[in-house]
Amino acid sequence: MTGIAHIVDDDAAIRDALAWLLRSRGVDSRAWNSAESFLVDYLPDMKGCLILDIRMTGMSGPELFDRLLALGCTMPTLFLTGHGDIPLAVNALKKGAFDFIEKPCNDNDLATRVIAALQLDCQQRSQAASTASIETRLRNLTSREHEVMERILAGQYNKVIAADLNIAMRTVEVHRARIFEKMNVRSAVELAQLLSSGQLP
Amino acid sequence: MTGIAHIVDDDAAIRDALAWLLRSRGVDSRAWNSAESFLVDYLPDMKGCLILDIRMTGMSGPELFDRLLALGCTMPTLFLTGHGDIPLAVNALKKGAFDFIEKPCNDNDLATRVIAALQLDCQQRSQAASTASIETRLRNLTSREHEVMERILAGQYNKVIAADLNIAMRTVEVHRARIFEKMNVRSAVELAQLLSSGQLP
DNA sequence: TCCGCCATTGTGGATATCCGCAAAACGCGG
DNA sequence: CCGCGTTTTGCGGATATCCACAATGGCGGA
Repeated sequence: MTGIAHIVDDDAAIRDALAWLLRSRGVDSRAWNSAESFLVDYLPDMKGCLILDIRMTGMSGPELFDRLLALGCTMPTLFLTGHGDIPLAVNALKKGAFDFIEKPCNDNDLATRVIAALQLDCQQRSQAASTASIETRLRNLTSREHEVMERILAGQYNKVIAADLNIAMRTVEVHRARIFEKMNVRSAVELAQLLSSGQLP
Repeated sequence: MTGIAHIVDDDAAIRDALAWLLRSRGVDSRAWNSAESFLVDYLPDMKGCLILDIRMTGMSGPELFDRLLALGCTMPTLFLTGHGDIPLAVNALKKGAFDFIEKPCNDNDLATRVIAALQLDCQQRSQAASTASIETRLRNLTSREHEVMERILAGQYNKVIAADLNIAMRTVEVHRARIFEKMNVRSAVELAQLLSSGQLP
C-alpha cells in the first residue's frame, strides 16, 4: 500500500481530524483547502485516493471530480458530505466514485473505507502497468508485423498468410519470430492469451 | 429488447401509473403488491428489470433485493423511493443496484432509465449464454482431455505433454483432436482465445 | 452378454513450423 | 555517405503437427 489519501476540504478542522484519524491507521495523507489549489498541484501519477468535500467555496467537490475524470485521474474517490442528497450521491457513484459518506460518520467505518480505496488504487495501478507494458510492446511492432500478427491470431497457416500478403512463407516465418520476440512470448497460444487477457484494442 | 419491467410496490396507484408510463414507451410490465408475492412467483429465467419500492408493508425493497441477490437474480434493479436516505442509496448501488430514484421524478427520465436497465439485462443475458455454452463444452471433456488441454494452453509441445503424462505422442494427438472437436475450435490459438475471453475458471 | 465410450498405441505419409546462414534492396537519420 | 532497420527471399535440415486406418483392453449400462 504505497498511496496516500488526498484530502480536499475548505474546513481546516475537518482536514486536521481526517489526517489525524488516517495517521492513526497508518495512512499518510496530504490536504488542500480548495478544489482549485488541488488542481494546481494535480499530477497524473499521484497514487492513493481522493477524499472530497461536496460543498466548498469556489469549485465544488463534484465539479472537481468531473474535472479529474476528464484529466484521466483513476484514483478512487470518496465523497464526504454534510449536505448531500440522493440524486447527487447516485450520480457520483454512477460516474465511478468509490464511496459517498455522510458526516458525521463513524471514524472506524471511514478509515476502513479509505483503506479499501487505497487497496483498489494499488490493484488498478498494477493492472494498468501490465496493460501499458503490453501496449508498449504492441507499439514496437512494425506495420508489417501487425499485419502478420492479426492473421496469426486469426489462426491462419503461414502458407495462407503468405498468399494473403503476397510474400514468401519464409518471410512470414521471419516476421512471426520477430513478433514473438518483441511481444516476449514463445508461441501463438501465449500471444493469444496475452492479448485476450485485458481490455486491449 | 425482450424483457419486461417487474414492478413491486404496495401502492396500487404507483403500480398503475408506472405500467401506463412504460406502456407508452413500448415497455411491457407486470406488477406485484408486495415483496413476498413477488418472491412466490420469482423464477431464475425472468427477463427484464426490477423496479422496487423501498418502503413496503412486510418485506422491504432492500430486503427483497438482498434475497434476490442470494438467489442469483441478475436483473438490473432500480429502486424508487420517496423516503430514502444517502447510506441506503449508496449501499444499494455498491451491492450492484442499477439505479436509485427519488419520487416524484420526471416521467421521461424514469422511462429512459428503465429502458437502459432492460438493455443491460439483454446484454448480460447474451454474455451469460455465451459463457454457459463454453462451460457446457468444458464439462463434456473427459478428465484426461482436461489434463491435456491445460498443457496445450501452457504452450507445451505434444512430445513434452506425452512425457509428462507418460503416454504416447499419438495419444496426445488423439486427445488434442477430440478437445478441439468438443470445444468447437480449429486450433490452439482459437482455444486460448475462447477460454481467455470471459470470466471462466 | 453386448455395445458404446474412453484411453491407449502403432504405422506411414503429408503438411506445418522453425531456423541458421546468406543475400539484396530500400528508406531514414546522423 | 554510411550504418541500421525493415522487408524480402532461398536453401537445407530438423522438428512438430495432423490424421486415416487399425487394434486392444477396461468399464458401465441396458
